[in-house]
Amino acid sequence: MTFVDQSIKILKKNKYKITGPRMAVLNVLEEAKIPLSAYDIEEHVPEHIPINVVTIYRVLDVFETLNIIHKVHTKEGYVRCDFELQKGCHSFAICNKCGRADEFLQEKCDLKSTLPKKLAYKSLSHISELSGLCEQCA
Amino acid sequence: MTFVDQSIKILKKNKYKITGPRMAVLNVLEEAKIPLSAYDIEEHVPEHIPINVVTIYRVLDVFETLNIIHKVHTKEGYVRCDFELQKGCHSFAICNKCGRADEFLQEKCDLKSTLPKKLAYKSLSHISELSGLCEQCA
DNA sequence: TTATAAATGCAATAATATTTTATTTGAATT
DNA sequence: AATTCAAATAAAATATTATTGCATTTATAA
Ligand SMILES: [Mn+2]
Ligand SMILES: [Mn+2]
Ligand SMILES: [Zn+2]
Ligand SMILES: [Zn+2]
Repeated sequence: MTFVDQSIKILKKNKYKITGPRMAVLNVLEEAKIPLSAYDIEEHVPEHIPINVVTIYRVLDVFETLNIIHKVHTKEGYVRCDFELQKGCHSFAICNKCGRADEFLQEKCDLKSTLPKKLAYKSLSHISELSGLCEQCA
Repeated sequence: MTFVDQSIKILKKNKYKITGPRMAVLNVLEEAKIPLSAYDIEEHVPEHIPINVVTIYRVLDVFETLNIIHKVHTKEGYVRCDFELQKGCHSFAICNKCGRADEFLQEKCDLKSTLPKKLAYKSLSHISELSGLCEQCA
């Protein structure tokens, strides 16, 4: 099942409408090789589909909430989620040279289990992003 | 040894000059309870010490390189480092309500050791930030 | 004290993100 | 097929964060 089809399924399940802007953003992110900003996405949407950047931000918000996409904070950009399951912690390895962001799962993640208790923090979410050089760029 | 004194020592050891703007930023961050943006810092500097925000960005760059401060990506703000040693991984727990960012050390951190190898990534640095509610706000 | 690399100031601009209000539309219901 | 309305979008303004290039100043060492 493609990323777009999977995303449509999740949107419907959660009572979100399938709209032009949402489809446009999904199609752009399906193909993207590196994290894209809202403005990058605006540029990648076909010209015959006009789309407002504020709308893109709102679409991205919904997609993030549904874990269809993730924000890569190190790059201020957005990427599709490469994993269907919500098991484990979705983390990123980012190449400083070519810009790619590879998602990987952390099965046992300190941040989710032991650490919040030690810190007396009620954990809601967290981000783990590693920067370095990918195999091709190393 | 205070944060400011420690920072001066590190600056000198690395052949950076001790300047007005650098001292001003150090003094602001020494007192700050939550992550501050460059513009926040500008506002906190005493009025009789004029300081350009571009300079603040440049000062912050140097401080980050020297690990005197860290950027909290979840908040787009900067905080002083609370640990002297560069041992372990410096991570943050951030309160969504009051905004405080508590630094903690991860002694054995998956991101630094095993995972980059599995991913064929040459790891240079990484960020770990947990969001939630602190003890007071929970 | 003087020389000089380092640091800063200034002006312009870029990049990312949010708020508010008015209007449009997807899709469920009739 | 038409109706209905919450949900979604557009538009305009504004806010926030960050960078670049070039002229000038300054902290420190010699
Ligand atoms: Mn994911
Ligand atoms: Mn630290
Ligand atoms: Zn690469
Ligand atoms: Zn709190």
